Amino acid sequence: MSFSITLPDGSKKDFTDAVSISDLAHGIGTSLGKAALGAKVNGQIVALDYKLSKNAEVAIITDRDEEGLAILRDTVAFVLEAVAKKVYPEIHFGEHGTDDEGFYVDTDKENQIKINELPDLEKAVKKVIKAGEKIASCMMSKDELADIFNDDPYKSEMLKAEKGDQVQVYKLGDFIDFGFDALLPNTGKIKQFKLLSVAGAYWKGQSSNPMLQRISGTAFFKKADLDADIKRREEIKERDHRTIGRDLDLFFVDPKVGAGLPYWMPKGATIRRVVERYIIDKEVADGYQHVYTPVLMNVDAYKTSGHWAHYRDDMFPPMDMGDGEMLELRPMNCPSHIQIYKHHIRSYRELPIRIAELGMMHRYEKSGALSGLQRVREMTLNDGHTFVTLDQVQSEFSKILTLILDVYKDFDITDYYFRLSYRDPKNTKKYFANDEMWERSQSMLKKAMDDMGLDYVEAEGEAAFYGPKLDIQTKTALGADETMSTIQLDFMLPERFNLTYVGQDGEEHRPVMIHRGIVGTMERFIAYLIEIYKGAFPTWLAPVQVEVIPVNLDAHSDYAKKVRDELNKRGFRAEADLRNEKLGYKIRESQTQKVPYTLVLGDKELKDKGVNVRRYGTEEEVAKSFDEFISEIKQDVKSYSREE
RNA sequence: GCCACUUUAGCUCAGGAGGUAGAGCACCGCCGUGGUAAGGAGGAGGUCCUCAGUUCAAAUCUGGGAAGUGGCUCCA
Repeated sequence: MSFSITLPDGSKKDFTDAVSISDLAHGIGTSLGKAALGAKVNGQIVALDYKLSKNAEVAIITDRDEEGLAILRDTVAFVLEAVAKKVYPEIHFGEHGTDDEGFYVDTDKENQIKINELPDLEKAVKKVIKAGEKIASCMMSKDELADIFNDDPYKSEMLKAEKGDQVQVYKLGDFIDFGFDALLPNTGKIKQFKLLSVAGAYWKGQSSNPMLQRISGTAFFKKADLDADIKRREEIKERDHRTIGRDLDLFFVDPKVGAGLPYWMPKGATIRRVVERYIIDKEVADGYQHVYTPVLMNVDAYKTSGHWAHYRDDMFPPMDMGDGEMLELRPMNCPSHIQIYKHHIRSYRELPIRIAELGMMHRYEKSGALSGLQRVREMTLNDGHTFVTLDQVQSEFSKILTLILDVYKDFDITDYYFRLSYRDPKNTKKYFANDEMWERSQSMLKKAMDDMGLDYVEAEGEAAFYGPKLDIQTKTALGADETMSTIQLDFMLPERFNLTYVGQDGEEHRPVMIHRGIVGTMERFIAYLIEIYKGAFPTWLAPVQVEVIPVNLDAHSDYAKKVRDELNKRGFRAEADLRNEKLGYKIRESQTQKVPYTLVLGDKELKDKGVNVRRYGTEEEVAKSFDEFISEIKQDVKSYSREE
């Protein structure tokens, strides 16, 4: 027997006998041998004791590789299981796994694990780590394992899902488990770990299944990395829009007056107003006609649209008006805009017709889903519907996408990706039944993206029930994926509402409807802006753009008021801090409130008719004439958030 | 909606072996008149989330409910 191993640098090593990953690594170099944690063999992750016996491409994994971290985290998860089994003999385990954040183990036992039991579990794991116990691996037959796990419903089910007849298992003392790619050979190799939380998670991720307890934690090779990660988690909290929203007095949600119903304080309202005016101007310039339509609508419209059948549980219950009329708080604006379209007979000459509105709508989101401004029960959507002929779909699509990307530049939004959201072919029940329509519209979307040369991911099961869509996905401070913008093709509603236009041939034709949102809902968008700017809004959006501070109240208040008034007269948002406090106190507050410009006015400025400017985030003081300052801030506002 | 945790002053939080509570910041007036991140001493402020139960007595113990947080599920 002879075979050769190809290493990442292209070099080859020949062997006549089977060789373990560990020996291979030692053979390459002593330090690599020590650092080796596992290997990738033809792309598959294996443990150190894996025996190579045929030609293969092998890359040794060390703590510098992402896969190394996954091996470490899997090992901690495994040791945690072994320890938990000792502490709670009746415990069962569900799924376990690792991700960017760390690792998790799903558990099930009579009495749920409480958060205050975590420190004891952590201590017990540390003890095992210190003892440096051996983690053994071997192959076992499914039958043998089925006997071992016969009283464990979760493991039995997972075992069935394993491929092949032989399953790789790991052992620590009496404890045995499977489903790991590779583990470290000894508990002593675990360096830094921390248990973070216990939370609920449905077995196999389905809400109809029992709920298990998920213990989450994280692990690193170096203490500095763990410390940095803990610090990162704290910083994320500081960037959370709810924290900043409170500190800067932007908005609040008071459960006593209504969960999920936000109140916009003057400063938050200012930001929102600037965004609303901006987006309306932008859309009007792009050919949209802005309208106002009522938040109440006869429930029949939602029965026609199909929303009632699909989403009734997430809608507010209809109001019975007593005379047979049932009014519904609208959960979306499409049927309203359809009414606008239907109000006249439409000619092909008019198309595309673009209707837009900042439409307020209500959705009865489940209480557990509500979160600050990110998930609410009343929201205002930057909504728009364009009605086009079949021939116009692609050009309209790219026109909308161009607008979106232009808007992103103005807000300096750079961290996003495109997702083509298709229906789930296995679950067609949820979707409008018309295979040909789905095939056609999905390929139209794909072609439009390809023609524009844009990268995207394709996701089945993410479509709207009436059609496929392009979603533009961003991330919140806490790392959750969320849809910022969307373009949706809809062949269904025009059918349901019998929308028509008169063509050149004098006959009636069916238009295609495109639903689109540029910045999504005001609530979610402003939550997003708070997080990307960390509360330090660029000047054009800042609720207070200029804070004017007199050095001495008696001597300089009049001048401060005059400067403030002059700024306000020119359309800037300026405030004068005339409270009876020390200068340092006011400067501090101006900084913690993240005001872009702080002007200090004293004897010098009064004499020169000038201002002393401190830009947020700097410690420089710059003396300027009033006119110089005006042209600086004017330029600043005009540039939006663009980095130029 | 499900699992865990939490809910005390406007905010952030202490405390409470059952006898109706405290700090810092914020707020109000007083003294201080200051040049770039907190001047000083004081005052006011509470349905201890809510509804029941146990008790002479409940903010504290028990149970139901609501909301918040972290997850899970969902998100037109």
